[in-house]
Amino acid sequence: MSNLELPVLGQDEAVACCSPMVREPLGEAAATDLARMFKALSDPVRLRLLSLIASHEGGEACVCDLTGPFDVSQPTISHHLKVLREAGLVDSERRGTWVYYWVLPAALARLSSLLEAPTGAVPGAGAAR
Amino acid sequence: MSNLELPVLGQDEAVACCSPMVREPLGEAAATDLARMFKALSDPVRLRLLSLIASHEGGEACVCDLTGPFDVSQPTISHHLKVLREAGLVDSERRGTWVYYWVLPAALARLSSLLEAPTGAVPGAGAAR
DNA sequence: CGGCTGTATCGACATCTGTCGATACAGGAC
DNA sequence: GTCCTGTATCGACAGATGTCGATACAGCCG
Repeated sequence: MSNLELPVLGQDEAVACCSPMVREPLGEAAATDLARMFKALSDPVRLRLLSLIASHEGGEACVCDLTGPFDVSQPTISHHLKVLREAGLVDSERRGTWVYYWVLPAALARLSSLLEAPTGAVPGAGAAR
Repeated sequence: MSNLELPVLGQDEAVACCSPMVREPLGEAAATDLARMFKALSDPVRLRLLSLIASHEGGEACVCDLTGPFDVSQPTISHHLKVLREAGLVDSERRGTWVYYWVLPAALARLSSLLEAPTGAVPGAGAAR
């Protein structure tokens, strides 16, 4: 599975935090790890769940606040929340009857900085070709 | 492609460019549109392809530069490139024998800013509860 | 205690996704 | 023109994913 030599990029740092993927090629391990997070974001319901949680009063939301706005069943919401949690994007805690979820900002920040485009170096649009 | 018609949902601007999803809930249409982009990023091969293209000399890469580093077949690479293109993350052009791909920085920037976390407002750990 | 409500898990199902080999298409070389 | 190389499309397949209803678990209330 390991391809040829990729001297660049020890995947550790790319995984770690902040080198944009537009600067140097992602390694296999880093790509696998990041793909798992992006996959968690690749569903409209999960995207809206995450947004609802993050923008909720106090930065956290009870599951009871999350089932209302969607057309899908309660087990489906629960499943999506589990996917988000296992991707490391949110965490949760039971408090008495209710379970609360909140976003882990570091995870979002990691993905955000990874996607940062080089401000000036526009390729196809500009000089290229 | 751009966005489809927005039936309901308040935030056209969320689709447009830059309001982080942690500030206000995403609408259905915005979430569907964004999920399509994140889905394109949810595969390790595509993530590495995108990274390879973006970090390549001149900001663009020939397909012939992209088939080498992977263990998958050429049709599979072609398929992944198509997915990235249809998600609006890259564009391509044929120049004689070869086909070149480059990243569309605006698309990455849109996703990046969407994921930006509010730097200070940490939820579960802080004042909540 | 028993009953009630909120949440998670289970099992099943249809659909989507990644992959391949075979093949078609585009363009340069001869 | 014919051949060759680079890329895309096609058809098929196994496995993953989103969804549901049924059910189990957790904790409050009376």
